[in-house]
Amino acid sequence: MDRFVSTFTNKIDAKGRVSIPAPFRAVLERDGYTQGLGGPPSASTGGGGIYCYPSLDAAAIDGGGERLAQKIDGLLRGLADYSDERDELSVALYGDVQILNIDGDGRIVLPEGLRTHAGLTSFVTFVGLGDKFQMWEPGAFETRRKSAREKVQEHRKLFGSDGRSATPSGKDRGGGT
Amino acid sequence: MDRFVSTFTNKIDAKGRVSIPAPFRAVLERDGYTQGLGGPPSASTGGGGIYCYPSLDAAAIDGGGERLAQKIDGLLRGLADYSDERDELSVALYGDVQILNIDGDGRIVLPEGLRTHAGLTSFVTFVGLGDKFQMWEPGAFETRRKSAREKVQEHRKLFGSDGRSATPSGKDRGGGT
DNA sequence: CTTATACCCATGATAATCCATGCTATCCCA
DNA sequence: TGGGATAGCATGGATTATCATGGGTATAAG
Repeated sequence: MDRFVSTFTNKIDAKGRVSIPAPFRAVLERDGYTQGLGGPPSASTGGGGIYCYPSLDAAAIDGGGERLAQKIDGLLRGLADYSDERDELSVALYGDVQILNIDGDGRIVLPEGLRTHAGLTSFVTFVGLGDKFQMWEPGAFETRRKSAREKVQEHRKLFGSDGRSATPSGKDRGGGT
Repeated sequence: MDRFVSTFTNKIDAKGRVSIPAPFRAVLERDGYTQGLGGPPSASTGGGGIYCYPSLDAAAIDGGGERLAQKIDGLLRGLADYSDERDELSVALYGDVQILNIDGDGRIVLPEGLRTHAGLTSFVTFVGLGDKFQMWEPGAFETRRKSAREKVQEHRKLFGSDGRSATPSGKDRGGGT
């Protein structure tokens, strides 16, 4: 397993620290993360921290490891032709990127700027999105999750891969922790 | 035999554990599952657990192995990287997924969120659906099964009855509800 | 000198691992 | 063919390891 999956909600302590969910840390380590975590000091791959930046379209923080960084690079390369847009994106992405390192106990400290962008106060919900993960204010995320589920219902017909339609039910509760 | 078939009902113990029907476990192992179960540690395919998420249109839990995970990947492939749309769909597809690992005795622990979505209390009915399987509250599944049978009856009338029995061949252990 | 940041250790809660038991269906041998 | 042995499976309980969280201390920065 090498992708970020599932959701977890952790607490921000008095010093602004938050534990990164252990499964996410495992993914980051496979992605080349070495600093902190008591791991071997062979920081050969240059995995020197996790990349975080304010989400462009949502009140959340995007985070990820080396793979995420390379994807951003690739995305900007693809926009080489439209240099205006590229510059803007560069600023929007790189300009606000923060490299956070994980301490020996698997925690990070969220800088003020990121925290206000996501409206974080005392709890953070980590949401796995495959290549990256997002950090949400728990209440805001619950709203987002609901709309996401509705979106999927719509697209489900288009995807059409899961042809089974079982008993409709009014129940709808998330599976996150 | 490499698909999930038949139905089984098992008990949830005081700690929220439930045995996965042995035939399903066999399917999962062929699907690349390696963790737990004392299986060979050759986690080459990355089979790190079974993937579970709240069923989109039913009060049930969907579950499966690597094949199911790749199916989810397939849904997202084709959507532009870092588009808002992709993020939103990812929330529902990845964010709601829970990776449960099977212990040495073939059991999983159902997290609170999933359990409430399916209305599970003390028993779970495992229903094979080919590529994946579903986990139902036994009573709810019985209702659904009945309606499915009626549908089949109608179809048989339309098609003109042939000799084949269309009723699901299910075993049922333990008392329902 | 003061403040903020990184590092270290302690602790309670939770989840994973291990061991034991009873049941059922199967196989083997008389 | 029948009866006893046997292996597989679901279940219960106990023990051990992981993880999230809190606080203290050293180190660096301003």
